[in-house]
Amino acid sequence: MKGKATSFDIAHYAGVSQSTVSRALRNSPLVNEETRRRVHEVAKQLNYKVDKNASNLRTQQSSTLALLLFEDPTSDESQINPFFLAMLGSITRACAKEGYDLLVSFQSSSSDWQADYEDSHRADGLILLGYGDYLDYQPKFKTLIDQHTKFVCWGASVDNRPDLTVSCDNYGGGKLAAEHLLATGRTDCAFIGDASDHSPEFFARYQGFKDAFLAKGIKLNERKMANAISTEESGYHATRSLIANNIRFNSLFAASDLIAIGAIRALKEAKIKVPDDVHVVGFDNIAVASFVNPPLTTVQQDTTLAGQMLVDNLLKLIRGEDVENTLLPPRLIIRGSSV
Amino acid sequence: MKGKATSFDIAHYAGVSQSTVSRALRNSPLVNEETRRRVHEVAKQLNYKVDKNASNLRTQQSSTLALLLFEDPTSDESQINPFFLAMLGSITRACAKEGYDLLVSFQSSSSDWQADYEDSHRADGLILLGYGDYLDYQPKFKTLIDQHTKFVCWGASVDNRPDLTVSCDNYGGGKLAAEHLLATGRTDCAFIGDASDHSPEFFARYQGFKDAFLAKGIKLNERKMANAISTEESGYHATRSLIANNIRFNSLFAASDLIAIGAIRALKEAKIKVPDDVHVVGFDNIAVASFVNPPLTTVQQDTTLAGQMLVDNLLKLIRGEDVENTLLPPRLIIRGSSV
DNA sequence: TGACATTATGACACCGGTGTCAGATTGGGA
DNA sequence: TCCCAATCTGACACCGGTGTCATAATGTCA
Repeated sequence: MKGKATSFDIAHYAGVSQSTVSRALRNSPLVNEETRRRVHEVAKQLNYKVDKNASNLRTQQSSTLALLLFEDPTSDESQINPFFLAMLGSITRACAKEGYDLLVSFQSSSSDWQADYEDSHRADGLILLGYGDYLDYQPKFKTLIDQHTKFVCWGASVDNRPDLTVSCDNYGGGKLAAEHLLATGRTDCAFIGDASDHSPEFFARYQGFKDAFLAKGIKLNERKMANAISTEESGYHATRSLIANNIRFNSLFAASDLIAIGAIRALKEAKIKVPDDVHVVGFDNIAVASFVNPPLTTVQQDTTLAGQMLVDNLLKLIRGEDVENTLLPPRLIIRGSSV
Repeated sequence: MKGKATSFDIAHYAGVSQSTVSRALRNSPLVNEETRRRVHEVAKQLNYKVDKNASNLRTQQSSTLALLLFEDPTSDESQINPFFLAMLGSITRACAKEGYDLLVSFQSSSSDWQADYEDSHRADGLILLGYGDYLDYQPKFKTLIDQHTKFVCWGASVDNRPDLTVSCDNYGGGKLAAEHLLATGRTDCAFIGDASDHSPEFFARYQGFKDAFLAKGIKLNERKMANAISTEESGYHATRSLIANNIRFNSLFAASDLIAIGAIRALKEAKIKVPDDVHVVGFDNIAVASFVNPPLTTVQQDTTLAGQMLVDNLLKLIRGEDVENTLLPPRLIIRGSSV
């Protein structure tokens, strides 16, 4: 036998027609139990596998989803945000569970999307994964929707955004962080992140945080805020600049764990003790969080559930079922950085 | 226009035959410059994308590679080894650079491989990625080779292994670690990992390490070794058991960074200071390594280059070119854990 | 002007499955 | 014995491209 076996080969050896082979292999009720067994038998012997290209071409679907990862444009090539990697893991698993394959692709710039996965019938739908700043992509979204492309996004569901999203309750998560710091009596709090609406997720976290303080009659000091994107470096520099400006605080809320880790480095460098002098709370609960010194208190996003929901919602969308934006509950993980 | 445009639609609007459209879009020199432009024009207007399924079916190739990630069976579902995630990132990028798509799949058990990606024409080749213990898979490898499946493996190239591998020079890396510890005068060394040949990569690291000590006339004490798989937990417990058995040492080489991080936790817990009392060296240089306290001295594997080489070699294999096993040079990164 | 090479195009089979339809076979009831 | 439904199977068109072959149109040179 040279080359790969086709359904005609099976048909030949099983003594039936090719049509019957096709039906038998997909366990159609139309085919006799006995023939079905024989066909399966032969198929196994010849190590036959259905040619997905032929099958997809005929059925016009691919049993494949595509994951587009939008990287923080400023982040280092080699360092991918661990939070997304965790998401990738859970998405992969969720896909496998549903019998779908997953195509992965990194999108480095907003200009050259490879979103033609769906157009070219490579994938039945898209999952878009990126931190915050989706705004640049709005026009692209319009195009996707105009073309009836099926896709779901991870991240804050901004008002008027026409797409389907799955996200963590960032606002509620910010509140959790605030309430924890309030409970430990550390009310003089700094915030490192991005409180502009440029980064909707960070913004929501900040809002929830701020509101929880307000509910206790405490107004956050605007001067005790510094902008950072989600990298260790950025968190380090932002915190350093606060310290350099002689700004004092006894607690710090970082919009992401990476930022928090950078902040802790800056604090240590300035001989400010964590948690004795400053309590630190992060967001995400990436794997590293429990290894840093001191272990980082953080707001966990359930990546396993998130991946599952992204896939589930996308599949519903593909099947034409009703789907709504999904908000996942965050959970506070208390560790050594806030005693 | 209902549904997606096909090449026949383009043909209709451009006033040429479908054959010509196909040629024009692939920039065949056979088609007149003027017609080529017109066809491209119409295609763009109709937002036409070649149907990959049809194209792949006809050409019998997919411009797609599949990445099979073999997880440490004992490791936690949600925590994927960060080293592999880094590899995944670089492999994805390397694929994109070569114009290939990447299918990602996690293999949880040795029994139910989804290696039929190639059989089913979903992928032109496979990349297998896993820590060490490939031995269980040997029979599967035979099958793959018998079927002429194109694949490359990451990891130690064991003798008599018939497959193509790309790996780090683990032996050389172990030597680097040893020489560093010798240079700092810490010759009473413990090893945490797996020095059996069950885990070929760890084994090679240990061999290199041991030989470097032997070269200085120092024989490692077998009692100062503990087995561990590549997780923080495992490293922690292995180290704890050494300490509990009252085994003393002034330096420690861990077969991976995760193990090293767990080891440091165990040491700290026993009030043993790193690096004052014990110097610690890890292996991999995962992203976390620089964040832990103290920052971890480690042997770096160049994941960017590794990903590129895996993809390059696989593509060569697919094109039928000559390829040889590739060994990548490791690099010592000195940080605070060994002063 | 005729012979022939060059260039550009269309017709058509083909990749390997899936879905539809028609036909063969069997069994049961009248 | 005849009719009809139920069950099973095969023939065939089709999905949307790609590659081959034939042919038309144009140009070149003797």
